[in-house]
Amino acid sequence: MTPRLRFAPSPTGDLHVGGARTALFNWLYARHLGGQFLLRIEDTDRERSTEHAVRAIFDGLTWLGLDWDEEPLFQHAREAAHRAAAAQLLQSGHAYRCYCTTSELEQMREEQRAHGAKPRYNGRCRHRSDAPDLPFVVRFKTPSDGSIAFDDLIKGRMVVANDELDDLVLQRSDGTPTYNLAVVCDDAAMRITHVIRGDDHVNNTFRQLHLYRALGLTEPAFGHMPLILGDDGAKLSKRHGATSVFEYARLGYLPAAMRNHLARLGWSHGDQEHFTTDELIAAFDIHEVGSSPSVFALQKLDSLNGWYLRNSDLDELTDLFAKYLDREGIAVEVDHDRSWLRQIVAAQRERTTTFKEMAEKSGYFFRTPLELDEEAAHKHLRPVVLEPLRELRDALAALDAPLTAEAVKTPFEAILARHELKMGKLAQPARVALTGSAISPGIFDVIEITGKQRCLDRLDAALAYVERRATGELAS
RNA sequence: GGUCCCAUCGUCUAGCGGUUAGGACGCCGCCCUCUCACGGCGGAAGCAGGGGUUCAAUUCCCCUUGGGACUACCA
Repeated sequence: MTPRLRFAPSPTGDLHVGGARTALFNWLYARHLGGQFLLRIEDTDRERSTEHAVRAIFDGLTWLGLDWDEEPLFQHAREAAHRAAAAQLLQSGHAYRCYCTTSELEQMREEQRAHGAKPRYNGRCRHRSDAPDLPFVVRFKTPSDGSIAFDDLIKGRMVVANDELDDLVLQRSDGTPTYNLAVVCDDAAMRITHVIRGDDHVNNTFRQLHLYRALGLTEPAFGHMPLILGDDGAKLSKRHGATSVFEYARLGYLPAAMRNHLARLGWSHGDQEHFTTDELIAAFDIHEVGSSPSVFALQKLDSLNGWYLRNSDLDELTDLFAKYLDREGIAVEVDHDRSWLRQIVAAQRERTTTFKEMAEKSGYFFRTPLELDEEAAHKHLRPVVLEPLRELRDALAALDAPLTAEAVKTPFEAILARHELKMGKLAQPARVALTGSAISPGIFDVIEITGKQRCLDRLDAALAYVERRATGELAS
């Protein structure tokens, strides 16, 4: 039997990091086993499901690099099968019609709470023999004694007494199936062999196990992974900041970093911190997933992202960065080609942690008017550098060959030697002149990326600035 | 409240009866250095508490405490 795993989100919003990790673990394990990874959209609640959210889930998975096999199954399309299952259970005596109204149920729970009892359905309609012409729901007749157990792939043996489980609704009064019925029918129909989902489903698993048995279906193996918590220890939610994978995409994180980070939440492989996707697939084993919840720490993601920035293939990175700029509408107001952008990525990737930061710190490459940092200018563009800076300008102007970092090095150092200057004494003024800032990539790289004409223009402007200071036109 | 799950540095984690309790992020210091980074080296930082079991418990068991999940005609 080939392993078949699935990710079954309900389309009520973007793909959030918790769902992303569930998808990732299913995907990893499916690939690890050489099986299939399937998608099912749990849209039986037509009210809350939106087409936009379906799109968002597909896009989110695609961004993360998780591919799925076969066409995604939309659960609402299987309503007939779900009804048939409910009918079968009614027929076999495993379920019954319940005519209690919502307000009656509300009142029932209210009273139970008042008595300090567990609020649950009391089985009032369980034994009624009449069949009034009233709206009804189909309820499952949960065994009243004994217990139900299963061996969780992650948590081990799980047991609960049957009387903790009340008679759940299988089919609503409008004839639509509820979650638990639909899940069981569809997992069986999809021949799912391993159900790996969040911890929040353990209670459902007990109920679903009863349904599998009542329906005479083969049970899959179950694994419940611990939830992801926010940095305050509570279940990750909006108030913890970005929760949608798209937000991370927009913040300039790499899918590879996100995958690595998510994978390491609850799972580890010795002391290994960085994984290629193939390594992840080879090493991942659902049995090794830890059972305690973990906190989604942004700092760790940052460091991982920086690592992937520094260690990924430069061309791939350049493509991704170009896409990022495009997606975020960040304009590059200079004629350029892919190799120019590649130089920027090469120069910036050691000093940035995300594409967002990379873009922000590359403004002096992207745009022509320079924003001069006052403090940096005041500190580094002083009259003493007038001569060396002018010589640099002239040396660059005199160079016939393109201003590559390599080509610029020699004349630059000649000026240093002539004036008996340390590297920093000329590099910093030049840096401020060319970038407007005291912080940038190496000065030779900056010169190369900036290009001859812009270098000369900017040096001229800086020279003029220094001259004005020298003549006292500017307060120094 | 009830049921279930969980508990090693601040965080992610290794550990699977005997370890100077390891790694990573973050933090601190030093080195490298044209700035910022990267990189290298070093440091501070942890077994929640209490009982057992055992020659020996971070490790096995129980209790306490603390977290979390579930408790719908949502999924």
